[in-house]
Formats: sequence, structure tokens, C-alpha cells
Amino acid sequence: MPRESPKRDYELADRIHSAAIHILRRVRGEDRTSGLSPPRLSALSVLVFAGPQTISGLAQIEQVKAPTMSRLLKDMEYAGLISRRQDRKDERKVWIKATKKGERLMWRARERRVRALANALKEMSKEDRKILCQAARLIETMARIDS
Amino acid sequence: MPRESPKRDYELADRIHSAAIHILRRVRGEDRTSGLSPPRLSALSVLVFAGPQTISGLAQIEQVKAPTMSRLLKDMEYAGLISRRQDRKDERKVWIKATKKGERLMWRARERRVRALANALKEMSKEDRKILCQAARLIETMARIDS
DNA sequence: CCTATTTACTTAGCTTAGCTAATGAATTAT
DNA sequence: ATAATTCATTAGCTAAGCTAAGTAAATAGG
Repeated sequence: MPRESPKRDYELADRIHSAAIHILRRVRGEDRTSGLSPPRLSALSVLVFAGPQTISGLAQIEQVKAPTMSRLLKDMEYAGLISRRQDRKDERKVWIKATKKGERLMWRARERRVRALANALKEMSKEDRKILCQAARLIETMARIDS
Repeated sequence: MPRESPKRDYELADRIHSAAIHILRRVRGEDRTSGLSPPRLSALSVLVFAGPQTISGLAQIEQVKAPTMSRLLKDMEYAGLISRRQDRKDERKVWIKATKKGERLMWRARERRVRALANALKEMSKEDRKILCQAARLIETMARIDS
């Protein structure tokens, strides 16, 4: 494991952190108008793209504790965005899946969200987009390594 | 304004968003042990690096409404991390600056935070770091463009 | 086979951080 | 002089994170 430059590590961590904070603050307002907060949208998109999940499974994917996910899902169910079904074999497990309404809402919210970043993205060069894309992938990988 | 690939825009926005969420969830626990939540740490680092700010100025930099910043600062003052001083000319304005204790705490928190990402950063190639660094800069630029 | 432990989910209760609306006080404009 | 604006705060709401504790189902051990 190459330990080149501790100072750079600090700076890099700082900047990643700062960037993350500002990105989220930026899209928060936009997302809220759609009725979907970032955590809900994030969970919903997992359900849409990766298919049904158990609650604790989804919590793990979203890096959140089970009670937190449980409450998010309760509200989302009330809003008609997801549905539940018990596992046949193991009656403790509950499988969550996005409803049609949930899928529709997700797409609309996504549209709003991208619009919130559109000004910047539109003016961006191909190279810059590529950098962002690669960085996003790196970060997703990082986030999954358990400390 | 070159509008090359709308579909890519969606995907890119999605991935940036997701990456931001996961980064913050990752460092939150680490930061909490130092007594500094991400928003507080972020505000404090502005004060340390960019010098004293008025409350509304700081709110604007942090992309947050004034009451939110007001409350953050109230708690941070109580904790001895920042101090206030009224403007001589305009007695409505309050200048905020980091105390010595605030600076020390900021550095320690930063250390913890980087440690939370260290496992991943350590194993990262020079190229990967460079990508992250460039991406962070791009995002900072994006975040400052007002929609 | 029965008890004990583990697992999946929920509930309750706390904290932090966003927001808007309303207030007080100082400044600026008419 | 008065009206409008600006800076900061307070009050009160919502959302999302946590831990601890509780219920119900499944699994393990004697």
C-alpha cells in the first residue's frame, strides 16, 4: 500500500467532503419540490434499478441503520411509493418494491434534480464530464469499503 | 452551450448525487466523535481559512438560510469554538471568528475525517487521486453557479 | 422437544439541521 | 419624519440520523 503524501490526503479528503456537502445542499431544494428528499430518492432508485430488497438489506446498501430505513419506508408506503410483501419461507423478512407511482415519481424527481445541476453540466467539456464520472465511480467504491 | 447528451446528464447527475450522499454518511459517524458535525466543521473551516465573516455572509457561503447559520453559531459559541464582535459602523452586523480552541478542534476533526477515508485513499493510485482532486474542483465550481 | 440465542423489523425517544414566519433593532431611502 | 430594507434572532415545524428496547420468527444446543 503506497503511502505517498499524507498532506495531500488531508487536502483531498477536505475537498471531497466540502464538495459533497455543497452538492447536496444544492439539490435539496429542487428535490423537495417533488416531495422526495435525497435519502428517499436514493432508496427508491435502488429499488427501481436493483429490484426488490429486504429492509435491512436496503439499509445496508444505503449505509443507514435499520430503524432509519424502516421509518423512511413507512412514510414512502403511506405515500404509495413502495409496497411490502412478506417472505414465504422466512416470515420475519419483508420485501420492498417500488410501485408504479414510485417509479414515475422517481423519474420526475430525477429530472428536477438534473435540472438543478444542468446549468453547470451543460457548459462542461467532455473531459470534465469524464472526470466527474470516473470520480463518482471511485467514490462509490470507496464508500463500500468498510472501515 | 453544447447540449451533447441528455441521457448522460441524467446518469452523471445521479451518480454525483449518490456519491455525495454516501460520502457524507461515511464521515458522519467519525465526525460526530469529535463533537463537530459536518455543517459545523464546514462553517468552521471557512472561518479558519477565509477569516472572519458576518453571519449572513457565512450563511450565503454555506448555502444555508440565516436562521440555520444563527443556530449553528449559537451552539458553536457555547462550545467556545467561535467568538462574536459587533461591527463598529453598522451595529446590526456581527463578525464571527474562530477561537484558538475552534482552530485546534478543526484540525483534530479533519484528522479523524481523513482517517475515515484513509483506507480507501491509501490504496488509491496516483491517477485516481488526481481524478478525485479534479472532480472536487469541478464540483466546487458547479456548486457556486447560482441556478 | 424445549429452551436459549440470534435475526428482522418496529417503536419510542433523543439530537441535529434544514426551513418559514414573525420580531426587534439599526440603517437607508423618500 | 416616516417608510422600507437589512441583519440577526426566536419560535415552531419537518426530516433524518442514532440507540435502546420490544415483538415475533427462525435456528441452535442439550
